[in-house]
Amino acid sequence: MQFSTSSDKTAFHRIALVDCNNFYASCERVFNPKLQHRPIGVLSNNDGCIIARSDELKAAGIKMGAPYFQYKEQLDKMNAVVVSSNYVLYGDMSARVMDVLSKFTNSLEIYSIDEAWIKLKSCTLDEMHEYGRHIVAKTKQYTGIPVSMGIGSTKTLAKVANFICKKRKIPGGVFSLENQASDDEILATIDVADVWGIGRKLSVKLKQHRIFTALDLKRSDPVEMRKRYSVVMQRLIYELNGTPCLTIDAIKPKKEIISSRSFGERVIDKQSLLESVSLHATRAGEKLRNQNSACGCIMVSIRTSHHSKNEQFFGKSILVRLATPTSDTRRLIGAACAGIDLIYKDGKRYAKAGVILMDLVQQTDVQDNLFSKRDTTQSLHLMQTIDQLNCLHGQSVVHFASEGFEKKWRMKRNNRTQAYTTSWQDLPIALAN
DNA sequence: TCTGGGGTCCTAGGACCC
DNA sequence: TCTGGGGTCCTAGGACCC
Repeated sequence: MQFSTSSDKTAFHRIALVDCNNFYASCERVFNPKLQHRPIGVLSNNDGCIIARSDELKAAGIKMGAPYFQYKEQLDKMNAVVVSSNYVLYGDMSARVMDVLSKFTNSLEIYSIDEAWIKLKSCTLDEMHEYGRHIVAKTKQYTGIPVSMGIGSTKTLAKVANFICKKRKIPGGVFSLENQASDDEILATIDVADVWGIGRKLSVKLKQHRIFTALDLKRSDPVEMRKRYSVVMQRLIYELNGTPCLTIDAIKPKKEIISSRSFGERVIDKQSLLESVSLHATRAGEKLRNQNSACGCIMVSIRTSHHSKNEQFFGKSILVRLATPTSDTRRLIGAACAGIDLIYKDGKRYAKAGVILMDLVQQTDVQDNLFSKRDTTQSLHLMQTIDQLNCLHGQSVVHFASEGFEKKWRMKRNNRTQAYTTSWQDLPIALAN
């Protein structure tokens, strides 16, 4: 149901942002209908923060990222269901949503786990809206996930339209910004802090300069604003005025790969840090090979808690360069542990450790140099075999001893729901009467 | 007592080169 | 006494996003 061809002179293009409504909470509801009309909160790793909220929690004023312990009582009173995050489930549901969307467009950019940009082409506005509503309805029908669509001539305007769509609960789940005069009326109602790209710091500064709404920002002088802020701000202003600066891109390989976690309990000993960064190096290595890259250096970091009142914050990171770019987990672990040796300080209560793989290049582009050889064919095959085994039989069927066995530092997830879509043991059971 | 993880882009400043 | 200008690369850190 594509409405026109590129040769059609009357066709016009728009960018649509499809965004899943309360995505994590919606995933939980798909497989547990009892949650349909109950408030839901989803917690971050270690059950620390509230990172997804159903409408009821949003209405109650519970902010994204709020510490759980501060709201526990209030949530209990609301009879809310609070679950640990279940990324295996959310990742799989996301893939299903993206798969449905890809059937409706040739141009899809997956922006995050719950959002995608698509290019729409049509003759009339009405047709475009009808097509949008069709996509929204089919996505809900095929996946169970409710989505909203915002349409505009730039990514930023599509974001604004999506914001309005959700805020006003537009029937059919589609809203677009098209007509100049009415666009401005809408932009005048939007706090500049709610514009995509304007965060906490920038919104404070903008308001000091008497820019309060999206419309104020749209009408500001882009050249002047570039001088005062940055090129990012200038682009944002052009985008609000309908001049596209950001394009829809197909999947690009990541430029950095991060793996890091807070510990379930504080860690003091070096051995535990070595084990945890070994595990992070392993996870990052899997992602690295998945995009056929190799990494030139690895940053290892450790830190104590920011929130502890009695102890001074301590954080340290170090960049470890590899002699040649590698995707071999053994070399990554070696480098990560060497980093820990250099930055570990005795007597600290560590709260978090992690690695970042940087200077990523295509594995096929790696060359030997005078002092070191690139990964051997043997190494590449070994890693491939490990990845295949873990993919077939579950993560960590084959793992490295340096990750440790006891893993006291492992994170807490006390209320995790089942992996309904990815584990035979967790398949939902339907009872017939 | 308890406060997430993964990612991108930009800027400023220093070192260095010609 | 007078002491250039343009460019690149790297690093650290800030700000933002979801």
